[in-house]
Parts: sequence; structure tokens; C-alpha cells
Amino acid sequence: MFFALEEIMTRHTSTCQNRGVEETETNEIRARFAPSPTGHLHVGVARTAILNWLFVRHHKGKFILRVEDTDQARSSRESEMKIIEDLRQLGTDWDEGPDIGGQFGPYRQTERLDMYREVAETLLKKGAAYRCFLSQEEVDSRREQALASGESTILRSPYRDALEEVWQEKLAAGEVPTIRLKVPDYLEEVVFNDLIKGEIRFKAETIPEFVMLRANQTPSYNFAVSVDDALMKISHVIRGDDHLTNTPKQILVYRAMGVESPLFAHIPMILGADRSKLSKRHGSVSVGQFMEEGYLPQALVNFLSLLSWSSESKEEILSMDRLIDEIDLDRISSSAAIFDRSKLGWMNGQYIRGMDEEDFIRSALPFLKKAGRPADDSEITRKILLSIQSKIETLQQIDHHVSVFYDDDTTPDSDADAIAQTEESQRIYRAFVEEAGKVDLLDLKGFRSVMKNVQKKSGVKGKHLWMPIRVGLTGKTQGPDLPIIIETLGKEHCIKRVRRFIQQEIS
RNA sequence: GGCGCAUUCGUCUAGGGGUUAGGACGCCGCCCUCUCAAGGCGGUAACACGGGUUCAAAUCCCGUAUGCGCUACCA
Repeated sequence: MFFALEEIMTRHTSTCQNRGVEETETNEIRARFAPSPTGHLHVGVARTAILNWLFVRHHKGKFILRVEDTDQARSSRESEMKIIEDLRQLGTDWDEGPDIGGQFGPYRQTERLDMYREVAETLLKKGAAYRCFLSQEEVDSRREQALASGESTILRSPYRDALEEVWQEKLAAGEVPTIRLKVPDYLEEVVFNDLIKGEIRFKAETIPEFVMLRANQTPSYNFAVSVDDALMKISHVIRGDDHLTNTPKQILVYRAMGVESPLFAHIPMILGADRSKLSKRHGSVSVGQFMEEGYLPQALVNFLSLLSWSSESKEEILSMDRLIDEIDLDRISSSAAIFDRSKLGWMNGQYIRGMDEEDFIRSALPFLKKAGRPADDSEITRKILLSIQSKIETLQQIDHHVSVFYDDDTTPDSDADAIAQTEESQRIYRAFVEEAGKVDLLDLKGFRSVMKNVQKKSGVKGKHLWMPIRVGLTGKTQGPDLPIIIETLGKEHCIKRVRRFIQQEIS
């Protein structure tokens, strides 16, 4: 499970030098998703995962899941499990990962610590990195000074070109250095061609000589990422554009290792309604939360993939297969997108309405149960659910729309009450109670004949007859079709509900 | 402060030298209808600003403004 480092690096180096020849062999598309297990799966991060996954499946490559857990304080195994669960829920799968292993494992950074140390050591020997004995405090104060005097805040450590005696002495004295990357003296700029943003250039003096290995011997993010991507033979790095300025640092690590850089694609960020970074302040942000609120995985995936990407067909409701088929880095725009909840709602509604009966019932039942209603899959329950399928945007809204079937004593809306109080309505209600009392069974047929008689007695017809009845039966001016309500309520409940609106006659 | 990225209807976006600047969400109206939805039809609304280049600029170039990101021994 653990390759000799030199061997891996030589292999990489040689493939990159003999490109033409080895091309076919090393041409495999390999992309990765590398979350840090410090919480739930944020939709912005999920979007990155989805894009990577779609891209890989489109190109018939390999998708790698790697856990970046070097931040010991914030990482947890629970979080890792939750993230994996959410990824599965969204429909993504991976070919290599911490849970299933793979050729280039291990896939947790904390299990790769030896590799980072080895690479750091190698880079030290090659002169591509150096030991820095600056303390955290010294680094901070240098930065403050630079800021105050208006100079560049890019740190150039005094130990960068220190003589061997100097650092040997420090080492002997028991001081533990960090290992910093050396930006080569001859380097003028780092240029790369981002697959989405185009050509990006950084002047060498603006690239910090960042810490690769901390004093506690753990790798920093930029270092670990580069080492892992190189060793795992990642061909395409697709990630948020907040990493754009990290890229030159990482490119320098690849060069120091003598490894060819992967291709980069920096996708635009997802923002909240106020154009700031999408966070809890903007409402739900984790995939888990959206699932709990009754959003469908496929709708979320579809919606997320349409943020900054568009199908050439201009269609918007796209199945997983179509997304895989049509995904194209060239069609990803380069500006940030705002997370529009109302459009997500609409799209989720589209998916809900598009479900066949069985699918819908199966997905709806748990939410009915969660709402404390009898979730028994009986014929009547199915009818109730189906009657509101076109009214909801999320499964969670089932409870709200379904209450009319279960609650006899809801307090009427004010506009409903106003309708119930009219003299005409009162006439209708009295006639209804009287007529309904006469029939044995208030099923659909019974209801129709009762209403015919009510119409005759009250002299009211059309919507002036039906709306008061709706209000009398439900306490609301809107809701599911009346027939299904009658059918599920039955005679007793119908009479009971209407009766409570009848005022005592004063005379 | 430095560096980097971005800027087309309120939002997601198409279009990338010649278009009545297209679609979707939202919103408004109409139709359907016992109601609300759904569905159908229609309407509202945009090229940040200033300079160039060009016969012609939303589109190419340069500036400005604004927003965002990075600037840690966080990721």
C-alpha cells in the first residue's frame, strides 16, 4: 500500500519527459474531490463534487475521493461519514477512496503523513526548499511591519539562503524548523492556462515561499494537495476559484518534484442573495438539510449543475444521463452565481410533478409520517397524497397541504370566515346538513345528489354554491379538489365541519 | 495595502464584431376551473462607466468603479 517515494517520482518524471510515447498509457482522465471533514457537505462544495463527477463520467475516467483531514482540531470521522453519505445520496460514486481503497492510497491525508515528510526531505536535498527557523510571532510581526510601511507582505525568510552551519547549529540547539518552498531565483513568472478562466500569470515575486511542512511535521494544505495530486496521478483539478491564487504555489511544488502539473479548471463561486459567500446566514446550506426539507437529490444536482454552466440545448430539466452526456468545461461561465432558492423550489416542484405515482408515494410517505399523520400506504392515503402532488415544491410542504384532510377544527382564514357568514352561505349550510343527513353514505354519488338538492333549496348554483361549501368543509378558500375531500372525510366529518359554521337563528 | 478573478433583465443564463439582445426563475395579466395549484398564452425587465480599435462594439484592447477571493505553521 505504500510505494517507495523515489520510485513514484521517477515514474512520474519519466512519463512526463517521454510524453509522446507514453501518452496513451497515462492519458486516463483522473479527477478528484477532496473535502475536509469538518462539518456537513456544503452545497457549494457539493457542486464542485458534482462537476468533477460529471466530468469524469463523461470522459470515462476515474473519480477519486480524498479526505483532507490534516486540520486535526476540526476534522472528525463522523463528519467524513456524513459527507460520504450525502455524496452517495446525490448519486455520485467514486473509483478510489478511503472507504473502498485503490491503487494510490491511502486516501486520508493523516494516513499519508510519511509521504509528505519524505517529499519535503527530498525537496530539501534538491535545494528546492529550505528550513526556516522563524517563529510564528516573528512571521506575524514582519507582516505587520511590512503592512505599516507599505512594503510587500510577501515574506522572504532570512534563513532562505542560510549557510549549512547556521541551520545545523539551530538544529543542534533543538530548534524545530518549518520547511518552506523556495521560489527559484531565476523564475520570472508562473503562467498556466486555466480551462475556464484562460491564461493566468503570476509574477514570481508575488508568490509566497509558503510553509510546506509545519514544525509539528504535518503538511500545510498547498503542499499536501500538490503531493497527493501528483502521486495520485490526477489529470484535472476542478475546484472553486477561491483556489486560483493557490495554484502558482502548487505548480511550483510540482516543478520541484519534477512532475508535470495537472490541468486546472477553476469554477466560479456560489454566493448568497447578498453576494457574500453562501453561509448559514442565507438559510439552509448543507445537502443534508435540503434532503430533510424535502428536496429531491436529482433536483439539487440538476440545479447545482446549472449554476454557471448551461446546456447547449438551452433546456434546464436534465437527467443525470444528459448531464453526463452534455457537461463541458467550455460552457462553464467565469463569474460567480447567486444561489436562487426560488428557482430551486420551482425545479424541485418540476421533479415532484414528474414522478410517477409509485415514486411519489414512496418519497412522500416518510414526510407524511414525520408530520405525524398516518402513513399507511392505504388507498385513501395514496389518494390524499396524489391530490396534492401538483401543489407542493418540497416534500416537507406535504404536511401543510394535507392538514385539511385530517383536522376537523382548524381555525378558518379571515376571508374564508367572511364567506361563511353571508346569509346565502348560511342557507346553503343548513340545506347541506339537512340533505346530507338523509343519505346513508356520503360518497361521490351521494354527494352529487345532496348538492343537487342543496342547489334547489338554496337557489344558489355555480361557484356561489361551491365556494361556501369548500369553506364549510375546509375552513379555507383554497385546497384540493372537493370530490377527494368528500370521499376521504365521509358523512359524519362533513356534517360536523359544516355545522360549526351555522349560526343560531336569532328569531 | 499587494496579488488575482469577475461584471448581459431582480436572479440563473444564451449570444463573443452587424441580433427587434434569446431562454428560464420570479413578478404581473389572461385562459382553463368550485378554489388553490399545475398547465397554456402574453407582459415586465439587462449589455457597470469612460476611453480607444473598427465602416460597425454588448462582443476586441486599455483604464475607472464596484464585487468577490487569496494574502496563516486553516482548508
